[in-house]
Amino acid sequence: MKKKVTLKQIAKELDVSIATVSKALRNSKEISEDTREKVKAFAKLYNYRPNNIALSLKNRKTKTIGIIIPEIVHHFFSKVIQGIEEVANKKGYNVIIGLSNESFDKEVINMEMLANGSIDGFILSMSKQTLLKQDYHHFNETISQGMPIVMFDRVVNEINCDKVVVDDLKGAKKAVVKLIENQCKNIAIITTKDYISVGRLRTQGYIEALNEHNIDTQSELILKVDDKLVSEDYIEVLEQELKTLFLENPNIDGVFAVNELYAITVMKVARKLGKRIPEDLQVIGFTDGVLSRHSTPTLTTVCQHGKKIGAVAAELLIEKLENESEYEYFKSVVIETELKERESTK
Amino acid sequence: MKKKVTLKQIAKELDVSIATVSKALRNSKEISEDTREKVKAFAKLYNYRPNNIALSLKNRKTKTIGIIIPEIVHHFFSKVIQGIEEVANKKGYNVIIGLSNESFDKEVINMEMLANGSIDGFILSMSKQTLLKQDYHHFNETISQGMPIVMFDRVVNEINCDKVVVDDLKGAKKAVVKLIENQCKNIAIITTKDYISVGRLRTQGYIEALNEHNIDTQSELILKVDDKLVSEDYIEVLEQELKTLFLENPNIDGVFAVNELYAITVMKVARKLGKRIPEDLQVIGFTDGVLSRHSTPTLTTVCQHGKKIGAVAAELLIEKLENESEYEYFKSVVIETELKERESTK
DNA sequence: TTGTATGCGTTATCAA
DNA sequence: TTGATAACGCATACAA
Repeated sequence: MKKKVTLKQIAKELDVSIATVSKALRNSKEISEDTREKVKAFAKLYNYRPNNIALSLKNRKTKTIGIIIPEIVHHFFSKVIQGIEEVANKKGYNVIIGLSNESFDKEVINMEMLANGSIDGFILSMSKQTLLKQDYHHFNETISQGMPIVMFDRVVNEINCDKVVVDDLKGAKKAVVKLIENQCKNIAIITTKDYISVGRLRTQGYIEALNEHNIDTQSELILKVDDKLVSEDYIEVLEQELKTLFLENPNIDGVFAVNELYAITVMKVARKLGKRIPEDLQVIGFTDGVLSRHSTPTLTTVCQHGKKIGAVAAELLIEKLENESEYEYFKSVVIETELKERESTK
Repeated sequence: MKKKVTLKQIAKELDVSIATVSKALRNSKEISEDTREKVKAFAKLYNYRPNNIALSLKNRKTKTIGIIIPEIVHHFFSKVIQGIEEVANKKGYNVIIGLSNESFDKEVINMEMLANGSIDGFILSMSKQTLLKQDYHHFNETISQGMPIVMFDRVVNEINCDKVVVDDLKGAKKAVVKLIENQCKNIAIITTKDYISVGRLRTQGYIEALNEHNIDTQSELILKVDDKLVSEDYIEVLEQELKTLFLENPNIDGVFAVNELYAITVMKVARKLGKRIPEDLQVIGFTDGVLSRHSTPTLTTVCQHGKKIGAVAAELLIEKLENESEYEYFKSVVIETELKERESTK
């Protein structure tokens, strides 16, 4: 077992000083051609690589980005990570990941763990619990310690940092307008309870779309699902609610669902009730996951471009890290959605 | 902006030495009750936290695990990460992630980046390209430098390290036996080309299951898909191949697919050809992803327990890290699969 | 051209 | 009970 070699060892072997070795390896003109070659040959032979930790301590930079997300087994978030990682790696950064599991406490703990020198900055999306609690002290403290944060998707005005968001409102509107144009007369929305900002925005987009087309909103067509439930029978509860919705409102001919799973479930329930898709019922979901592309029928969705979101977030963060500007300013970048038409709409 | 406070600053403020502060904060009996309280109060006020990087340099331990996987937008891998993260976090470790994108070069670069002090050990699954090239020097070098590796899923005998694998062969066998018991007479398999070990093992399981039930294998029922294709029309090519398979072998009444996507596609193509599932055709897939649970009909699968794999891998690695034993020994843990019956089988 | 000394933040050893 | 010093691995200002 040959342990990693250090400058010190090389210096000792070659009977020169550590400084000489260090300079030689960095091609300093100070060092004679001769020793430079000698040192480099030796270093190569022993496969010398500078120790990242020592460099981090010296430079007070870790070249590492901390990512905190609610969960990783989720198509959108893994897409975002992919985007972050690609940009980060290209610029010589690593990514370290912490999962909050939608829990406030775990979010705080994870951030504290990483903020103590392990990383240069954060890219994160808040947990549901944090959103509910509206306690943002950990973000603000981190920022006030001089560590930049870029938030994405689930963001909140109270925090002064760069943000990358989806135009949830506009995206939802696009979807509902599409349904209207496709002659849907009674369009329902399946959404979440209001405390998640994206759910609220998407619902608002739905309402605005209807209003602008002089269609009255009917409260009975707005189904708010309680997604705090994460139990096994979560889906079954949803199915039951949807069944009731369709039975009580048989005239529904269009559904906009704020996420993929809701949309898929809508299709499943509707088909069980004998509705044909898209002939009797057209469905559009929000999110661009795997289910949409492989369901039967395939699902028309409002695509979020998670990878792009991650890439932009990484660029914003790295820019901030590498160009410490005098005065503070924060960007909010909106990533446009795209309506991806598939078989569930006409 | 209040920067992070260090021992030095606290020492200066309180007019004591750094050593005293350090000891006081660690509750050393050496320090008088009095100063101890004073220091701790001050530290609390200024929210002192030891700098991880400095600790890492001193202890020569980063308390960080490096994960290298082929891709992250993949249900199985994100499940594994979830499992790793949970165990790691519980034991005070962070995880840092590198993606190989199935590329040998990126795998090597990523490993080198992390191996220079950033982490204590690796948990990884090899890229397809590495498997193809059969070049394992980067793993062996890492190991010979004293950095432990735990490999999972895609493993190879040539490397001396702990391994966590799925019993691919047995799992495949279970699936095929199920089909046989369900009265399938002509069972096809949709698999990958041989260079991916899991594909080979699963195919072998299929063959053994048939043999043990005195059923002759028919080479025309073994479809080997070239999954090096990652282009857009990948699925379309597959659909075409499957269509041909079914048309040329109309008697096929059971299909075992080595992954979820193949299985879903089989169902789609079969239904287009007028076959009813599970009446005319029964389908079983390998992998426990989201598609299986939400497809119509839902798909019976051989469940891999990705999270468990990750958890076990993390435990093995941490055990190795914390109990440096004199002599080397390597464990290979097999995680049992489970046949999850859903609607695609009788 | 080479080497010495210092510092990054921490802990540990030993001396006071 | 407290403090000075060295060490972890590296880079660099400055001295030789």
